[in-house]
Amino acid sequence: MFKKVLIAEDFQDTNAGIVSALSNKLNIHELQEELYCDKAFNRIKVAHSNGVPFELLITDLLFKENHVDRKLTSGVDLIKAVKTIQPSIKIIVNSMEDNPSKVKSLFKEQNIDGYVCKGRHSLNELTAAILEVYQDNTYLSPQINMTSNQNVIELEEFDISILTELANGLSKKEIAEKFKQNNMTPNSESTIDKRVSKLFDDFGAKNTTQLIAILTKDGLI
Amino acid sequence: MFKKVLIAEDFQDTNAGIVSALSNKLNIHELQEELYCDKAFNRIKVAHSNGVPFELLITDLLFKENHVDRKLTSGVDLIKAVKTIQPSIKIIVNSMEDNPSKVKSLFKEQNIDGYVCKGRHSLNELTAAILEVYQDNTYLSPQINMTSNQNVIELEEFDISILTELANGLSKKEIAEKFKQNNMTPNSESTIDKRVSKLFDDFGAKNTTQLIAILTKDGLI
DNA sequence: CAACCCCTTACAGATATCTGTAAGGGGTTG
DNA sequence: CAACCCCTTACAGATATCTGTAAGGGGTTG
Repeated sequence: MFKKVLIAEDFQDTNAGIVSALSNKLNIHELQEELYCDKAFNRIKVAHSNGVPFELLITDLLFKENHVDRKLTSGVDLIKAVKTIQPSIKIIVNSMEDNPSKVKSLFKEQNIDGYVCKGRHSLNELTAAILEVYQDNTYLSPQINMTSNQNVIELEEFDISILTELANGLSKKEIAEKFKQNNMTPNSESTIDKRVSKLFDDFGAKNTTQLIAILTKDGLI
Repeated sequence: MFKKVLIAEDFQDTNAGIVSALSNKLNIHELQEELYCDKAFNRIKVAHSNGVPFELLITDLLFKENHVDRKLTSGVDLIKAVKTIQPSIKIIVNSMEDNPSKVKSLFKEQNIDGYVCKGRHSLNELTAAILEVYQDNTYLSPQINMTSNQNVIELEEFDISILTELANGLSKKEIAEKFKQNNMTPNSESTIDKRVSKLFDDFGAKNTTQLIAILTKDGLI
């Protein structure tokens, strides 16, 4: 079993729940916890340079802001930073995110080893995930697969750019101008019109306002 | 100290964290937990009719959907149901919600005794809250007061109706017609125009799309 | 290379949005 | 009760949104 594991999770109650469950169920020699990404990163860096590296990082994705200044503000930031100094470390993400395309991108882009979706079986899943990852396998929360039919529509980067600007209150004409200034292509107002109209069909929206409401609620923008 | 306490919280890890912390810190004789609102309600009902009622309910606000059919789908539903059979029970809400006006309405409308905001000090706060509530005082998470300057703008019910319909893709003309059909007043397109323009000022939005994006992100609609 | 599809772009026309002006009604204040 | 404020409503005019048509360019297929 892993001998040295770090948990990064900003909710004290969740953090405590994970620690107590893992202490009881698995024989992990050293189980440490942090409430901040920056502190978690430092701990991994120090352990690594002292020749006693962590073998597994269990991290949340969202970390609440507070008065403390932060360099690393999210789980993804933390993962990227950790991978630069210790690429071989195993990583399990434990979060409430249940959007399949977002979770899939964690595996694809951040190269994580396991994903556990917070819910009524988190702790059982987390134990299973640790056992799988220890065997060099990956683990994906079954909750993610179940809902995977819902969000088949993948947004292209270009669509996201348009949607983000619309949510920021720019008109389509202004978006076209901005794209031209930044040498992004395509950039005609007509094309932007067409793209947005296509998204109306994809998401069943009647107009821009409803489209942005739907996508914001789904967390896609 | 309270002798009989029930925890309603759907995240297994958070649930476990609360139970282990309270077992260690407070001398509560009977500490039970439930992952579903309906089950929590049944447990309270049975205990009450058996003459061994719970004295304190600690509940989350949001409970995840899954394949199980649910009558009570939120913490507020649960609180309302519990109060009908046992109005004297003490209630502490433990949730991630940090919008001051939403939290204040829990005290005002649901008559709760304490509010703890999930975060880096949840467990310490929860312990403090239980001690306060046991003394017949109320408890409010300090995190809520700190952010209270941000959301001073209170949305009227009329504004919310308009915004909800806009997010559903209705045009202002359609909203005016719907209001007239439902005998809601005021209901002219012009008034709706004016109200929405006022909200642009209040929230710093340039158009309807941005306004809906802002309010959806804030969880106000 | 002709036929085809898909994307981009321009343009036109019908609606919708947004802002400003003005009139009137109800309530409050001096 | 006159002066005032605030809200509602109507209306007008400038823009913005949305849909549809059409032309052209690049890539693929037979």
